[in-house]
Amino acid sequence: MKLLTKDTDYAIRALVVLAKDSNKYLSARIIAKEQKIPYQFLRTIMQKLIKNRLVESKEGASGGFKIKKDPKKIKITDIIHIFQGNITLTECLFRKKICQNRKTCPLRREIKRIEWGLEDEFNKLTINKLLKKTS
Amino acid sequence: MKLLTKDTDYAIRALVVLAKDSNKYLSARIIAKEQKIPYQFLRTIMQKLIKNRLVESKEGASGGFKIKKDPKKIKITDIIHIFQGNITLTECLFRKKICQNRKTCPLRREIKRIEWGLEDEFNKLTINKLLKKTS
DNA sequence: TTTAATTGATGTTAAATTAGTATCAGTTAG
DNA sequence: CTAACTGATACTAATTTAACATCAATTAAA
Ligand code: FES
Ligand code: FES
Repeated sequence: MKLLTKDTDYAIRALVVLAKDSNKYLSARIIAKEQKIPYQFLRTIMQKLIKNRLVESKEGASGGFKIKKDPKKIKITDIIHIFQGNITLTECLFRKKICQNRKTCPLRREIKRIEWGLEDEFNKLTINKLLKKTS
Repeated sequence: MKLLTKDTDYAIRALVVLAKDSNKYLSARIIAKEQKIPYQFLRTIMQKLIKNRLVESKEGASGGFKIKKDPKKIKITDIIHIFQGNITLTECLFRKKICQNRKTCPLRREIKRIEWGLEDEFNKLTINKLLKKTS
């Protein structure tokens, strides 16, 4: 059971690198080299971060990426959502016969509670925290 | 992001069905029909449950499966472990340069804490609890 | 004693997701 | 000009997840 995929992982790393040097543009090539991320893979990841307005970019020579959103406000949850969608355990554990009423299903409550708790943990972890802990 | 795979899901359902009727043998065909689980898929799932001593079986006509381990003691964690392995977030978020010391890495602690918390939640959820909540 | 329903064991295939590559057009600093 | 960049998009490869198939051995019951 793996909770984070490579793209989430790489995105987190890239964001920490950018947050560390937030005043200048860093090229994908530099970030890829520093973090040993496959270059083209990182490119597509960066484009998603652009679309989600976490970073901004400058084209052309000596262009690159710069962090846009405040690292204090970038939660790991945000990144997971971009690359892996929602945190869900499983659609529904039982069929009608066993679990007639989805709305009042107590099991569903348990499941939701676990999901919510996990999301909450990831919410507490921001890029800024990672940055401070690793620098 | 999906935390439970189909086999974990189906195994949980099958175990609840068996726990509900713990005195007789239920065939894979019956369970598959009742829970709308693909028959052959369920067969291989049942074999893993047998190997892990959660259920016992009887061969031949009117044979089938019966729950073996006390449903109070079957944690969702056990089932996840059988079908999905350990709960791990990601190998390691940063390379040497950023995160020199794995043993003392504070980020690693955070990650482990989240993993442990999730595992803890799944530990609290047993087949017996599901059974009581859905019957 | 035959038969139909069952599990045991094992191998194969199909579908979906994850990971990574390739290409080309447009931009810009030097 | 040109080399170093991003934007956009399409593609391929690898891995994991989901499901299917086959056949031997067992057993209750007709
Ligand atoms: S498990 Fe689906 S509604 Fe209860
Ligand atoms: S993130 Fe790997 S040891 Fe810190």
